[in-house]
Amino acid sequence: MDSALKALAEPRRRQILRLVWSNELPAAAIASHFEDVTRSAISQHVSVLRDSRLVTERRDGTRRFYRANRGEMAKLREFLDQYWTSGLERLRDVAEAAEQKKGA
Amino acid sequence: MDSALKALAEPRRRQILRLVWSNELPAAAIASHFEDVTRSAISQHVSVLRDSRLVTERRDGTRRFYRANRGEMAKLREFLDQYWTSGLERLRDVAEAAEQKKGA
DNA sequence: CTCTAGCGTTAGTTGACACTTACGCAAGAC
DNA sequence: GTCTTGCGTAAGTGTCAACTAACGCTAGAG
Repeated sequence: MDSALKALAEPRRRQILRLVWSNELPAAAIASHFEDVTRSAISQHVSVLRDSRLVTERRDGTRRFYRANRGEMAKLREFLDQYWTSGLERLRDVAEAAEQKKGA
Repeated sequence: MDSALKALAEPRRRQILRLVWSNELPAAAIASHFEDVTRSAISQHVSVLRDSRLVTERRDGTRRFYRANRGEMAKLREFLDQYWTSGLERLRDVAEAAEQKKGA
């Protein structure tokens, strides 16, 4: 889950994710969309996205097709939404302890 | 907006954000919550969060209080939600062009 | 078999970044 | 004024990650 957030922090990876959001695309089609960067770099970005389960891969001969994993994206949103709203009581204790340490 | 996502990619900054999510906290209280790291490091993390507008600062004498900027977090969620679902028709054209290039 | 297309992968470089140590600076106590 | 508290900031270090260039590998055509 942590790796997914890190993967999204890179603008190019977000762009790749957009490209394969609604359409399955072969690697060459993804790479050809970026002119200022090597095919190798894109391949590595795709690998990062795949390792963090944000895209899925399908092979057909030597060709590899990629597609966004929307389910994983949904999970990520849920994680972010709940991350802040859970366990806040415990954290408030920490805050109060810090205040009391100042008083003592 | 890009900087906010990058700021969130760091686990410690997410933890800091949680600490000040529901309570305003002075810098020392935030730093004291992390034992394996220097106060200076935390201060730098807070600066990153502040630059990306994820936390707000309030000064009182020499003390500085921080609080999560929930509005900015909401913006970030909207951005992520809409990022993938907008402009997809244009991107589908790219996909079809790639397919046709293969056929031709 | 050879040759090409369509990819991933490795080696090596460069820049970003999280961190520590040391310093600076403002506000209040005395 | 000096001293202390509560901070940020500058300089330097180690590590990670994005990139290019070169290589390797598999599936199919001929």
